[in-house]
Amino acid sequence: MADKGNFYLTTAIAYASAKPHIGNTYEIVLSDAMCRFKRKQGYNVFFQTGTDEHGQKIELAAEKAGVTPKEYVDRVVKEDIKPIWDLMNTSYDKFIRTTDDYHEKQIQKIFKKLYDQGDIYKGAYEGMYCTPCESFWTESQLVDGKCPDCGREVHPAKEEAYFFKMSKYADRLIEHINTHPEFIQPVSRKNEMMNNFLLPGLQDLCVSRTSFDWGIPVDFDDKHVVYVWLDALSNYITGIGYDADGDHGENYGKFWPADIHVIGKDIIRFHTIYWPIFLMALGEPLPKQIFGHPWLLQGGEKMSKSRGNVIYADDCVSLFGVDATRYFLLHEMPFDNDGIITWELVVERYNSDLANILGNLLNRTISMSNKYFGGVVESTGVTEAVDEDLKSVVTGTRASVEKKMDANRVADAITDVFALFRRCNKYIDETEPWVLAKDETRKDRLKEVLYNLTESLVIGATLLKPFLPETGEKILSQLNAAEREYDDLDKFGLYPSGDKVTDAPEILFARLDVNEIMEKVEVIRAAQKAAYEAEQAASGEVSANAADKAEDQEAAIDFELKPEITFDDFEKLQFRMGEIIACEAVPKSKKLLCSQVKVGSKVLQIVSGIRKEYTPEEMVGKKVMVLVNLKPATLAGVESQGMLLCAEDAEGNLSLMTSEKTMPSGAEVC
RNA sequence: GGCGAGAUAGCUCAGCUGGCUAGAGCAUACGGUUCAUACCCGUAGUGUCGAGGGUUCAAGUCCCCCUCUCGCUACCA
Repeated sequence: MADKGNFYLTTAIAYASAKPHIGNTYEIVLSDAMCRFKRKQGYNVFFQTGTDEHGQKIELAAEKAGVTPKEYVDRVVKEDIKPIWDLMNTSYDKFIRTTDDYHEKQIQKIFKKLYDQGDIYKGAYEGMYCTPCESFWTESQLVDGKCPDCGREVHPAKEEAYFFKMSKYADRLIEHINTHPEFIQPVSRKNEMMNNFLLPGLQDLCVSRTSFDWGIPVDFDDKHVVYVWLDALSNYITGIGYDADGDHGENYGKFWPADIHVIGKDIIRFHTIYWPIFLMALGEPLPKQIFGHPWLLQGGEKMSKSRGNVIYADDCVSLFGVDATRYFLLHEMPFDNDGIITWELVVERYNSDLANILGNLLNRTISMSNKYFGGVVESTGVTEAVDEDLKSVVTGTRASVEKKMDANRVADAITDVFALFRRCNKYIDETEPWVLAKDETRKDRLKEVLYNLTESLVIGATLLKPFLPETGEKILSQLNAAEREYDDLDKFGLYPSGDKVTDAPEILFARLDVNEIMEKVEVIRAAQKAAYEAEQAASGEVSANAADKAEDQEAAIDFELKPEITFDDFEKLQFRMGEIIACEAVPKSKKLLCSQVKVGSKVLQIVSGIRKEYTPEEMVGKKVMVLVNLKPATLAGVESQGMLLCAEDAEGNLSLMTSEKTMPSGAEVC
């Protein structure tokens, strides 16, 4: 087999704060199929995955759990992440953790190097910090004096921070993207990056933090820790032996630049803008391709632990097995749109594709060989015209699969493999072996038919292996055949004539009953819900009516005090209870609702950005807390004469403030 | 509001640079078959190819406009 050269693939590193659900698991399985296929083709593959383990969220979660951050991430990696990756039978070569010492050391050196060459500079801030976003902003970045990311208040923070001069490299990056159309995949994402970030002008990026400790310290200024993206993205080079002084490990020379970074579509921006610019600054070549895959969504409703409907890979595996789970993930995910997963859908795919088309095909083929010839498979050369089409489909599958894989269309590739199996089923129908069996003079023809089927299955199983490793192996084993070399997959007739298939064929995938599965699912859901409630109770945060939202607040929200105000200052603010008597959506906006609020005898028109949480119908009748003496402003062309007060969590979810006991409209809030 | 993508059979979608009676999978109905995990194979379908204009000998495929959906982004007192 010809050596086709080196191939380096990375997944995004998983944030080590919780157990990954099935959607997170998709990425590693997708990457695994790609890598296994490349290896089969003859590439020298290096497949890297790992975990991102720093940051304030983990620091807080660890505190809540009463352990150190390192103990916390050690546990998550050991108990929640690696077991899932291994359970899914993924063949990664390297699992990097951002707490690994070589990584931390290199991050410090990288930071220093970029600082020394002037790409990173120290800035000081006296008022532009957004706590929820953990972000500093320059004056020019603020929108109406608020955080451009979340729209919330920024406030004075007398902290210094380091910044990266993004703008210095922007032109080079634009040039690179324009001259390398394959760089950002799918291409629809390219325009979004260009139009929204690159062409309007890149802002400098803050690359250090002083507000928390759980990170890699800046070694020449230890108040600071390196901010997440410089730390996390660099794993792609530190994991293969990059050294900021140029004393690289062997793998670095072999595998960098990476052939592909497989990531979720939500972090495309960081991988196609910041990461390439960091690399330019380091003087290293850019990765060849960034592939932002879509999401796998739970059908209909949002995944929520409190509802017990989060689908985890291990539950899926316990119900269907590893390969069935892999099959579903790989097959059901389109190239450019989000995919949907429901238990019913998984069962349907399982029965129709795995049990019926594939499993039954193998079983009927082996059964016939046993029944008619004691398991011996022989080629007799008694061919007929129908054989030609079978052979051309079977020997042509490698090329079509390769073409799909080259375009990262894994779902289409696996569909092509199944087209081969479908063709085999059709061939059985065309040749009617059971009819041949009744005619003693046609025994040789029957042998040839079964030989053709067996040979087709060997080729099919070999092509299936990168996607479903165990199943491919099982098929080959039942056929008593060796895995076919990649270069031979377009040749027909290599199965040694006279070899014997197993006399005890095993069912690959037993058909499932939807109702039985759904009963088991109910048990899983109940357990998940119970575990969730127990966890909530244990952490003393149980809140019966807020169960749905509570999980989003995994930790209490940290904040910093604003400058002290006097009672006189407070007196200036006039809060009252108001009753919403009418409400409608603001036409020109996606997030705004316009409410008529009765406060005493007055009616104020107030515009609020809470359409995500409340429908106009829900709003009517609510008695809420209103700031009534705010200077009127026009929003999206509609005048707003006050402000409805809400509580807001770290994700920006809002909840209106209401009074604990019923109070009349106009009641003072003081 | 800005930029972009899309609207095709009940469902999920394919249809490249315009060309014969518009396709695949699943689901449905009917038929065939019995080697096999009641499987597999075949046939049938309905589709105003989102609405309306236009270019052309010819448009799902190009142009204009409208409606709706989605993504990114901005605004969100």
